[in-house]
Amino acid sequence: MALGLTLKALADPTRRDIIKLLKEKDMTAGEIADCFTISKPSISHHLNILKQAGLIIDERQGQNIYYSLNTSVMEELIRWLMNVTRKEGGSADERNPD
Amino acid sequence: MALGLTLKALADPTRRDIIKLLKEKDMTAGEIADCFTISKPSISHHLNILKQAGLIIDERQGQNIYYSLNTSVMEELIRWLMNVTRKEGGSADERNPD
DNA sequence: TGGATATTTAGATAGTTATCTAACTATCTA
DNA sequence: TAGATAGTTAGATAACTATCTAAATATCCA
Repeated sequence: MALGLTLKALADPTRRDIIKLLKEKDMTAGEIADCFTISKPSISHHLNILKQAGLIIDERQGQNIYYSLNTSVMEELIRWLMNVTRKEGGSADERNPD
Repeated sequence: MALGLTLKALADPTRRDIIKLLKEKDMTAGEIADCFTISKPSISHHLNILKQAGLIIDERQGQNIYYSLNTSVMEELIRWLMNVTRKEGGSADERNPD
């Protein structure tokens, strides 16, 4: 999964707020939209970007589409950050995973 | 330090490449620019964004300006990500640091 | 002081993105 | 099947961003 997509997705404050909501519980697109003042289509746009980045998963249940967090992509980002942050001295395997 | 600035700064591939270079060793603006095909002013622009985000530190030494990594901001981002990633069950202190 | 080197700042431009309204698609239910 | 509800897609626009060239600033050295 491309790191750039993940970071771009997380760079927007509305999308980070959506992620914070989904950390608490899965929600439908409409429930998510109700938490914001911007329009439903704008929220749909943000959900799509989060989905493309692999940060969330969607699943239709009847009329509703439920969104939930997919933390594995964030874990990947954490690994990248830890690698950049880490001081010298690791094994060859630990270096340059990117 | 604002999470948004950090994430926006990291969302650009050129800036991530600069960070990877600086992980290896401190470099001058010119040395950094020599590693890319884009113009020096563009690199200067990227360095400024990284600096504003607190991801790098600059220090003039004579004619040169040396840039170095500041990992503390990245550690802050790691903490945010780990919090979002973490499943329920932590102490009240661990929840919602944002 | 004047020229050379290193870097940034200014101003312009092309491409990207967040937002909106209007229209469309999908699903349920009576 | 028709109407209602949930959500997305289309198209337009304003704001933002990455890039460039040209000009300005800062420092060193002869």
